[in-house]
Amino acid sequence: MPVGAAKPAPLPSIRRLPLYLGYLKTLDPEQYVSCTQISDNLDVYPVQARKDIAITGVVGKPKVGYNVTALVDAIEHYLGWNRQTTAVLVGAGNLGSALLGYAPFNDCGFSVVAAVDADTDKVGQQIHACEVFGLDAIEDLIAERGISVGILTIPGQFAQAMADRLVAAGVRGLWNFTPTKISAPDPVVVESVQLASSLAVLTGRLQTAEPTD
Amino acid sequence: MPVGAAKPAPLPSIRRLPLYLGYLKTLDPEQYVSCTQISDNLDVYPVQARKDIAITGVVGKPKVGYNVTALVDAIEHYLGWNRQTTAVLVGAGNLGSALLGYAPFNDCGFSVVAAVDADTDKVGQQIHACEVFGLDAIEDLIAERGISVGILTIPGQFAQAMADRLVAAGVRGLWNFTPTKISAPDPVVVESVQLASSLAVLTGRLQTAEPTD
DNA sequence: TAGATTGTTAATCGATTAACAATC
DNA sequence: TAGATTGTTAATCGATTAACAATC
Repeated sequence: MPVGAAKPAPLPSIRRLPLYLGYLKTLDPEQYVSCTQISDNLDVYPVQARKDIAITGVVGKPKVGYNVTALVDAIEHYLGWNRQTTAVLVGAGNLGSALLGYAPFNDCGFSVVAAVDADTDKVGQQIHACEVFGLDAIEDLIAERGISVGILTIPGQFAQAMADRLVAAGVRGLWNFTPTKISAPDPVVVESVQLASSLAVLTGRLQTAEPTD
Repeated sequence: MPVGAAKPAPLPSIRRLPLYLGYLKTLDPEQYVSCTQISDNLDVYPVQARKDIAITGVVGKPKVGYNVTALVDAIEHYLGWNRQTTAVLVGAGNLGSALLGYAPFNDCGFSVVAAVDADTDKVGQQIHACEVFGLDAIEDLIAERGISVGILTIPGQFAQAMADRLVAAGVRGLWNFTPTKISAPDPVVVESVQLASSLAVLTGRLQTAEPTD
């Protein structure tokens, strides 16, 4: 490891940052907020909030807390939410179309600037003000619009091949909504949303929380 | 803790079960499969697969492995995916509509039998073969159709109040797609899908994986 | 000053991984 | 029998929680 290379932040901490952000946005930006206060409003211990916040590099004042604006800025800067991240959506089906119109992305600097789909009937259509292109257009779109993220909302069996194609075309990150595990060469970031895993937790617990048995 | 009460299974293990299921479905159901084989095809260590599988109660044969059919059955039984779980969707907006037509639910015994929405224009419509009712109908729908799960795809500020209402009406589980943290009284299961957390991991890592730092 | 809060170091807890005996 | 694999106990690792000194 190169000298001075910081230890990567724990994933659970990164996952909690948007939670803090949501709470902070309800506060007066000129005021100060303490971890005790955060703890009272969210379901975390004060120490945990303090450690999570520390990874953004912001420093607080003992007895006072953190300036709300400074804290919001630090978190957004750490997550890259203060600048635009552009994405291409691959697979404008059911789930894909929903993501095209997903309003909360606006607060994350995340914008889906183009969609592609194998279905030629969809090509040329506008879905939530986003134009749908054919699969052929992928490489040009990524190059010309400087797209850095590919969103995979296609059937699982095509996921890895499409991931490879997107990486070859220059994306630096993949957001995978398919049930398939995706791999990509080293600097490329892969993040997966596994709906089936979430459903498994829900129904699995329902089983054990059963009134009888 | 009551005598004989099993220690609850680790959440990460439960989350991995659908991954195994996906791979097992590609195999000949009459054959045997070993954890080595699973390990070669998925991104897990053999021991981890063995421990995960053990929570379902299935027993394997040394030197041989697990019968594929028996293993599939054990996992599906453990998750409750071999029987129907019925759900009502609250909020037939962008994301909600997508979930109504989400095909993979068919393999999980999960079916959304009704939707409700505050928008009276949507009431009476069919979305992906699912009828949309007014909010007034919630209690009757849950009681008459024996619905056990409520899916929250409404704006975050209404989430907790709606959760309380659904629990009062008799649901035993909540699947929360809002950015808000939901609480519910004890036997009720709450599982949340935090899209913002996933996006935070993606963009956060893109920041640190930056070509220049 | 006294006390609340930050930042950090140590202890605990849970999950992953390793080691190994039992088995077919 | 020999060897691959299961099932289980022990070691490691990382995240959470507790303890406490520093600070305004």
